[in-house]
Amino acid sequence: MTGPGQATRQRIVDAAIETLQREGFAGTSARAVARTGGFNQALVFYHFGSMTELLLAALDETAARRMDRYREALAGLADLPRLVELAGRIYQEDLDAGHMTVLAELIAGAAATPGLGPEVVARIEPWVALTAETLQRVLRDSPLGSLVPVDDVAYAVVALYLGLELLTHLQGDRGRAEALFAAASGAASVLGAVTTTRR
Amino acid sequence: MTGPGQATRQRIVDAAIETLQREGFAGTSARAVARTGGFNQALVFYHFGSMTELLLAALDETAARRMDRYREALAGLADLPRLVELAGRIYQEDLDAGHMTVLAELIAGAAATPGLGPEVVARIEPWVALTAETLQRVLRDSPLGSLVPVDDVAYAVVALYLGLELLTHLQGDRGRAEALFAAASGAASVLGAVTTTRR
Amino acid sequence: MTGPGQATRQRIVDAAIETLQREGFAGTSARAVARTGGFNQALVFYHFGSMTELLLAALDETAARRMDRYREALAGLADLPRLVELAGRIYQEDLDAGHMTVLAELIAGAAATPGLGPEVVARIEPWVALTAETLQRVLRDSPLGSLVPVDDVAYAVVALYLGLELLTHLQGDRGRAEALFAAASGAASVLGAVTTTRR
Amino acid sequence: MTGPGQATRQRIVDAAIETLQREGFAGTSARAVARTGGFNQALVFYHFGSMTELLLAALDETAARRMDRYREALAGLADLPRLVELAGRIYQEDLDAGHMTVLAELIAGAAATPGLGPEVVARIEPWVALTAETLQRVLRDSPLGSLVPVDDVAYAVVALYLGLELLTHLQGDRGRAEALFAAASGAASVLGAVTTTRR
DNA sequence: CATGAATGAGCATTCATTCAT
DNA sequence: TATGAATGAATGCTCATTCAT
Repeated sequence: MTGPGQATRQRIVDAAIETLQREGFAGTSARAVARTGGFNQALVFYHFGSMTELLLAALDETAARRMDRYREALAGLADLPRLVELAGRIYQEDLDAGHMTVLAELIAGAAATPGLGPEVVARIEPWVALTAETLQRVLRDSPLGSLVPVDDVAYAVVALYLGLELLTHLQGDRGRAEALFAAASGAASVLGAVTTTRR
Repeated sequence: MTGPGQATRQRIVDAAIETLQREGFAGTSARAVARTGGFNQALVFYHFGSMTELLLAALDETAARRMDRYREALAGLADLPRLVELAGRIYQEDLDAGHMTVLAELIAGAAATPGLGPEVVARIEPWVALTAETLQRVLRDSPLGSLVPVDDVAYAVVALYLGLELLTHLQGDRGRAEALFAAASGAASVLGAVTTTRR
Repeated sequence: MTGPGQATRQRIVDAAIETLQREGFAGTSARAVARTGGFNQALVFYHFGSMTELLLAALDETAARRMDRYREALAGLADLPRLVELAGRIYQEDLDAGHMTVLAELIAGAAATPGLGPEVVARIEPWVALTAETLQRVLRDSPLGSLVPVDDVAYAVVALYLGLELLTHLQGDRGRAEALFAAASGAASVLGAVTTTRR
Repeated sequence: MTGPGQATRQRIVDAAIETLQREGFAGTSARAVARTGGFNQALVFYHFGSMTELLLAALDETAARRMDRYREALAGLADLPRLVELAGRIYQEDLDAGHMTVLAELIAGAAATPGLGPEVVARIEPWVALTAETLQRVLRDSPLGSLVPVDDVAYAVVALYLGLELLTHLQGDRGRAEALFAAASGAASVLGAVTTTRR
């Protein structure tokens, strides 16, 4: 489990992530990854069998890192305003770290690479679940709790996140998304006040 | 203005749209488009100069078709419930027609094709504007009107649409998005009732 | 002989010459020539049948212009020093006007274009003849006249010219060729003095 | 240093030289070279990265072969008549072996391939140097030695060689160049006699 | 465990040329 | 006399992948 082979796998995955972030999906060829990591391109196939497998491994890796961060941050939260404010903060962290770029690039490429789509979808599920779970907790005690179809909203939130990331990535300007989160923060405060008052 | 050249241009654009929908961004090579349309691949370059130009022309074409449809449908609307219900209906129409696929693929692929990003962004603006405009009209007379930052919400709506399309496309199952729209419809009814009552 | 067709032919030839000078042999495609001259590319084939024919016509045109200039300049000359000095001057004129570029490019391209070689050779002959003729005249009265195999020297002179032009073209620096002509001028003076003295 | 890769590199370079000689610069495409050598065309790019690099490698290869031959032949020479006679002999050897064709084609083609020019120029320098060096040695003891600007003459000799090769190549008839060398041989004998006498 | 070499298929783009109008 | 449209063949180059070592 932790032989030299494992270390090499890690090097390759790291190189793949870096390349995805720097060059985009189409620029992430076996050669490009090997160049980034300073190893032989055949190594990719030795360890992962195909580029598709490597890309999925890269997605798993970044997802794991982020999931940890998210879980930790969301754990103690129980009211809507803080949740929204946190969402904005993490969104920016994600952008800075290039985490979502990997996902976005894979989603993009999935349309062209047979067999990639379902795998990517499967890796999004946990995010929907985490979102749903968090919403559930936050809304539990509020009158909204019974009205809101948590699963649907969670799905929408993930989709929104994805769309925002793509647009931001494209524009090279995150001002708009930041403004949106600021506004959402405000709205959540009001909503939070209303619902809290009525508790 | 309407010589045989114009007809051929149209054939090429149509073939590009069809190919984007069927094969995705990465699968939409000049050769693939030519195969789809049954013409010589050099014709693409004769008429459009480069693949990038053709892809943008395809985007313009589908956008024009959809924009007309949307404008018409949105024109007479003035209350939130019907707006949301309409949004769901059009979303499904879009999926059926593959319209949004073209945009989604281009947005996704833009990360890899230099120079494509800004052009695609520019072509999204009108949708944000249309959304903002519609929201403005619908919310004008409601107490929500003054609270909601219309531009931000419009941007979010477009991002959400985009994200949903990508996910739906990826899953090959639109059930989840449909459920979401149904739920939104319900929520909008409630909200509409509330706001209308207070008017 | 001087209808509108003739004028168009001239436009095409001029555009071909300009393109050869600016873009080199490989850059002188029918499209490139048409772009330079602002006419339709099919016109080339209408008037010349093939690119090869156009290139030869261009060579004929520049050759004619230069031949006139050379003849005039050489006409009154009868001694070696002035001849060499003049050769240097004309060499620079040729470079400035880009005349030799056309020949050099065609010689270069001839290796690749079937059928072009012999045609180009035929168009070099007059230069060898002109050179031989001039040498003959200049050396007539000198003791060198009977020793020098005029035709061979003429051939060598043309070859030297060609080689120098190619090298100069390649280096983008004509300093070396200029130094050579200066040195030749000096040598010719000495030689001229010697031969003249003995006359 | 001498693995199978090295052998393949050599095969590719040899095929490139052969193709240059047979098809000329413009006919020497990666595909043509691969056809000549009976290997996959992608191999060219695997080993050389680009056609330009391969062409330069081919030039280096023939240059190395010829430089060795020239050095050896010129080493023992100290008088002008034998030098000229040798020059003629080697010129014919070069033609037979197609060595100079490679240089001529590259010089010719360099006008069209960006970045090739300076590299080719750099590879001509050693020939000018070798010529200058030889002239220096041969003329050292003769009264001509102090009169002749050795560097200029060396440059001219190389240019002449080049021009002759191009013309011969073009005509497919080397009679004229042979006559020239014969005449030069005679002239050199006379000149040699004169200068030797005076020593 | 790792690698250099090799390959067949693909890419966007440009070419000279033809032809109907 | 001229042109826009069209084409088949070619270009340099990159790709994921395989394989012998």
